[in-house]
Amino acid sequence: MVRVRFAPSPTGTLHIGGVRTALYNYLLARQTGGQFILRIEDTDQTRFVPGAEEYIIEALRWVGLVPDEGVGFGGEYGPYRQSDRKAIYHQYAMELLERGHAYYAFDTPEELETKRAEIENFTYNCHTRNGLRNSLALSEAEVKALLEQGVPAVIRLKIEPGQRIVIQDLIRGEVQFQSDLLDDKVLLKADGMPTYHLANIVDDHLMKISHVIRGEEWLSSTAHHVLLYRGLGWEDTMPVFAHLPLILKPVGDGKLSKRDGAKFGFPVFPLSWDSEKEEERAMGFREAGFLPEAVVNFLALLGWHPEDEQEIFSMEQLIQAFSLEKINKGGARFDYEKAKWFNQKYIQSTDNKTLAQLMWPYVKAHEYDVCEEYLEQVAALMKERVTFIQDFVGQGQYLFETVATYDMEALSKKWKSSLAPVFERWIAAYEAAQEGTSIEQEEVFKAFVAEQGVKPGEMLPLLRLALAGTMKGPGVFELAATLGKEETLLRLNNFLKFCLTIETA
RNA sequence: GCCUCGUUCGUCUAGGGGUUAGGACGCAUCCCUUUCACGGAUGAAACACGGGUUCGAUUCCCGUACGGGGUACCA
Repeated sequence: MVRVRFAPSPTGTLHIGGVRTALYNYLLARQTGGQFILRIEDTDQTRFVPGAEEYIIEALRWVGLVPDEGVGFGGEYGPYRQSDRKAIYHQYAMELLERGHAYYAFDTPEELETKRAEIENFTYNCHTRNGLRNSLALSEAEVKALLEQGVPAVIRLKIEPGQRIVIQDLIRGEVQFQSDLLDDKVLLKADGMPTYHLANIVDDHLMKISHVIRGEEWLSSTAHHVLLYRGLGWEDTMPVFAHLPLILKPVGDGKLSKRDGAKFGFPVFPLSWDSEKEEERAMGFREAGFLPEAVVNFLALLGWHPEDEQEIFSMEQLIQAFSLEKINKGGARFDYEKAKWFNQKYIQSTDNKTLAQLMWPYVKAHEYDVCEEYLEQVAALMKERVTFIQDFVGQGQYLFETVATYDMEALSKKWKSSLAPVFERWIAAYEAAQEGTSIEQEEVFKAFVAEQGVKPGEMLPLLRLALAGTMKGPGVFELAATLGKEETLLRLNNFLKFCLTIETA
C-alpha cells in the first residue's frame, strides 16, 4: 500500500516548490490507489506563523490536491500536527537513549557557537564529543546531577564511526555516506520538542509511510534518517526515498526564493499572503489570474517529463502518466513565460460559463453593472487574446464602460474630413437596419460601403476606434453585436462628434 | 573548507556508442485576418572542458570547471 505525505512547516506561505512536491506525492498516491497525507511539521516554535496552516490547506484545495488524511482531514494515524505528538517523540528519544544510540548533551548553543568560531570545520561528532559536555564524556554521577538540577539538555544521535550508509534513491540511484563525517544531530531540543530528524522518522514509521518524496535539500540528512531507522529497529520497514530536484531562480544563482517574486514581478506562491509588514506580503498565482489547472500542469512539467511529447495534461492524465523514474536529477529554472503560456492555453479551453464565474471578482471590484450572460459573451470574445483572468476586464475595458479616450495615432492616420458625411450616413443606415448578428451586421456594412463607393479599409478602423478606442480587440461587428444597438449608436455618435471637434480645433 | 547531487538550444526537456541531436516556451519571418490575438508554416538556437575506453563518443569511465543542496537546539 502506497502511503505518502506532504509535510510542510507552517512558517508562512507555501512555496511553489512545495506545491510541486505535494503534487508529485499526490500523483503517486492517486495512481496507486494509496493515501496522500498532510502532516504539519511545527516543531520550531520560534518560527511559527499564525494562519500558515490554514494557508497551506487552502492552497492545497485550490490546486486540487486534497489530502486523504491529515490536519483538517481526519485519519487514523493522528494527530497529524507534530506539536500535538510531543510525548511520542519523547518516548522514542528515551528508547534510543536506552539502546545506546543517543546521549544527553549539555553544551549551550552559545558554547557551540564559540567552538564553531574558534575551530574551523567544527562538527559535533565521534571525534569531538569526548571533549564536550555530554553523557558520553561526563561521569554518570555528573550527568545525573546535571539532569536533576534541571540544566537544559538536548538528546543527540550517537553516530558510530566506520559505517557506510547506502541509500537507494528512486531518482538518484545509489548514494553513499561515511558515518565518520556525519555529525551527532540533535534529536530532542532543550525545550522538549523534537527536531525535524526525529519527528520525521517517528511519524513516517508510525503513519506507515511507504515513499518519502521530498526536496533535494533533504538528501544529505537522509543518512542520519537511515541511522535513526536502524537505531529504532525499523530498518526493514523503512520507506523508500525519492529526492526531487530544486526549482531555481529564473536568472542568476540559487534556488527560487520569496524575494524573486517581488524582484521579477511574478508570483512564487499559490495564494497571496497578507501581512502588516510590507516585505512579508506576497502575490499568489491565484490572485495573479492563473487557473489552478494551469499551475498544476506547469509545475508537473518542471522536473518531470512524460513518455511522449504531450504538454497539456489534466490532473487525471497526470495521474495516469506520472512516474518517479522520469523525474530529472538537475534543478529546473522557474520559467514564468511558460507558466503564462499554460494559463493562456487553459483559458482558451475553458468554457465561457466558467470563465464568466471567474471574472466576477474583477467585475465587482470595478462595480460594473452586468449580468452573467453578458460575461459569457465577453469570455467568448476575449478568451483567445488574454493571458490572465483579469485581462477580460482589463484589456476588455471598453466592454464594460464607454470609451473615454481614443488611440490618437491611429485616429489621425485613419480619419479624413471627407469621411465625415459617410460616417454620418453609416450611423443613419445602422440605426435604420434591424439589429442582427455580427454576420448580418457585416453584410449590411459591406452593402453600405459598396453603395457609398468607399473601401471597407477606410471605414472599419474608424468603427473600431469608435467602439473600442483602441485598434486591438475582437471583430468590429462581434463587438457591436455584444455591445447592442443602443450602445453602439451612442459610441458612433460620440466618436463623430469627437472627430469633428478635433478638426475645428 | 568538508560532504553530497548535478551539467543537451536563452529556458523546460527528449534521446542515447554511429541521429540532419527531437519537442515545447520565448524570439524572428511569412501565411490567415483590412485590428489585436488565435491558428498554421518556416527559421536562428544546445550535447561545459580535458583526458581515456572504442573502428566510432554528446552518450561509458576518470579528472577539471561551473552550478545546486547540506554542513543549526530551522524545516
